[in-house]
Amino acid sequence: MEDDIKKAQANEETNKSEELKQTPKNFIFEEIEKDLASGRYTHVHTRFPPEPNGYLHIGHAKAMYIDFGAAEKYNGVCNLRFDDTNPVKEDVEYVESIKNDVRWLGFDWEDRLYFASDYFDQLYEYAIELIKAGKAYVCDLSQDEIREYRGTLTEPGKESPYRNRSVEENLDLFERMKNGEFEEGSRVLRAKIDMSSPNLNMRDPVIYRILKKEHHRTGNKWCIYPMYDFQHPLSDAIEGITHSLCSLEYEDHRPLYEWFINNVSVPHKPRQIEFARLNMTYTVMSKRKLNELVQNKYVSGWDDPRMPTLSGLRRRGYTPEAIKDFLERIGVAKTESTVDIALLEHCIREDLNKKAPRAMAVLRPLKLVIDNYPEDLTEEFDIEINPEQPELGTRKVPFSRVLYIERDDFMENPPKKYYRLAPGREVRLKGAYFVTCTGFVKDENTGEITEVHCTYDPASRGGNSPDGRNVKGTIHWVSAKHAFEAEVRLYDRLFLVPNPDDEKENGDYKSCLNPNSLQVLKGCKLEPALKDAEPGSRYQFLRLGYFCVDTVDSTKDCLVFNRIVPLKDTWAKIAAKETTT
RNA sequence: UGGGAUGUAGCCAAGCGGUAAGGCACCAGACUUUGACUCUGGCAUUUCGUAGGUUCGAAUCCUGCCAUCCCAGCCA
Repeated sequence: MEDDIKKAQANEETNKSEELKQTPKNFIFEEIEKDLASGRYTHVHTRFPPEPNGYLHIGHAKAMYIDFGAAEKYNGVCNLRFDDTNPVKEDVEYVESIKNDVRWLGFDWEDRLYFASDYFDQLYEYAIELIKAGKAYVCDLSQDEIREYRGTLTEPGKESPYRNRSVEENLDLFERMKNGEFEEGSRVLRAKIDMSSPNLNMRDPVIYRILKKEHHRTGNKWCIYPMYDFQHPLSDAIEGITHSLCSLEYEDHRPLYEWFINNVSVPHKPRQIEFARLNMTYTVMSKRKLNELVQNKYVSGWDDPRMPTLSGLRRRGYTPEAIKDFLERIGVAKTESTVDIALLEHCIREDLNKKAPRAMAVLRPLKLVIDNYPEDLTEEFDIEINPEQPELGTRKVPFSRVLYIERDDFMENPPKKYYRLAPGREVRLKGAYFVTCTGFVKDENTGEITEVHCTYDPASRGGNSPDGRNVKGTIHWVSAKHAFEAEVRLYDRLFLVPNPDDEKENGDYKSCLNPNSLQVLKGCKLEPALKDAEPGSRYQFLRLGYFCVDTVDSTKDCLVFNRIVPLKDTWAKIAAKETTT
């Protein structure tokens, strides 16, 4: 017996390690393995380096998945480091939201929370080292002049007249820059590399600028701040990062990254590897555009459930598990790609199908009266909480003479293949009875159907008929006198076109916004069991989709549900086909 | 007319000289007390951007061409 358990455990462990080996390989993991095999590195240490100047989106989640994932796969660790070298854009507010989002996704930086600003003293020393080596100089050219001197894509740049200042003068000037003796923009420190390099990044890049701004962490201690290209490789070196993983646009910066690593006496030499960032259909991912949507109130905020931000997806009801599954599936490569948002939707459906308790909710209510059902009778039916998890058992759902059903579930003149309720048709009320439509009431003025009448078959109690006859349609319902009302927000894709970023094809991305990306439904009728739903909890509303109690606007008295994603709808496809053909 | 990178199905993506994995989407069917889920089958063999070359053999190696993306912030 004990042996069996041990065997099973051993099996489980070998399965786990095999699983680990089998986790999808990508080119980054291959490079890491080569580095480990060659002895270039003996371990793996990565970092996730957001700038605290905005909210994280699902593209950042991909980066985290790669950074933290690589560390985990090779038994290493991953730091969370804020790249906070530009005080004019950054703020503590973002630091907190970012930490929260990283944690929510389940990534753990343990005690390794760092800030590039922690290294300002060391970085300053490194700059002095470069000056002393004759590899950096203070340049008095104006911003415009620097641009002119840089040359163009096809013409080499020319050297700054200040390029050959003496080490002593540079040291003096740089110190005085630090001491605040000069105006913002009047001087910069530049690396002395190669003004004729075909790579613009190597044409004496600026590495320090004067910014007389208070920094959210260092206050007014500094009035010069290092540039990304200088700070990043050196911060990586200071932290002992082995693999500095970043997106493709930094590919051109790699020679510069390596130049700093090789020209400064760093304690360690990290390696930069680039991968393609994530794009998705029917949304935008740039911070600038996302920010514009928020500022101009196209959405309610960074956490609007239509936003691709992590806070938006969280509020919408997405689970970290679904997001990680999505990231696992999209892979890691260097080809610029735009992933179909249908894949993300598939992932959340798959996750929630297993987890979400079922409930009945009628979004657009239509009264259904069972004429042969006793006036005052109330029955309670036991209906499964989740057929995917039978062990969870059932819930009680009250039933009475007057019900609400979905308006879509009745048609006066049904088309072919419609097998819901219609005059003379019989359907099953989920978990209750078979009912046959005997008539309906229509408002002559508006043409609106206000009420449907039917009779029920008492023998079909629970939804089975003893004579073995079957019905094709099963519809959901709620008991009118037991139901309670709630608000339901139907979210759809934010944009009408798959590629709102494509200006050539679609013009300004804002012109592609989907005017129906949010539909607010009030007076929806929900089964009583939902009354106690907690904010953030998720349900499958039978035949409709997955819904999540809103964490911001929902109150005990007026529950608000967000639609996370609708169920797949074969009928909608058939119906659409019928009308177009 | 500079440099860096990338082209495998509608969308991702394996493939690493031995004869095109997988997922999503889509189509057809089975099952179904959710038109969901699940299951079965289909979906690149004048084919791997394209034209040549090397090889017994090429998506994989070589050469040319084409297309797309990134780079001229004192942003990251």
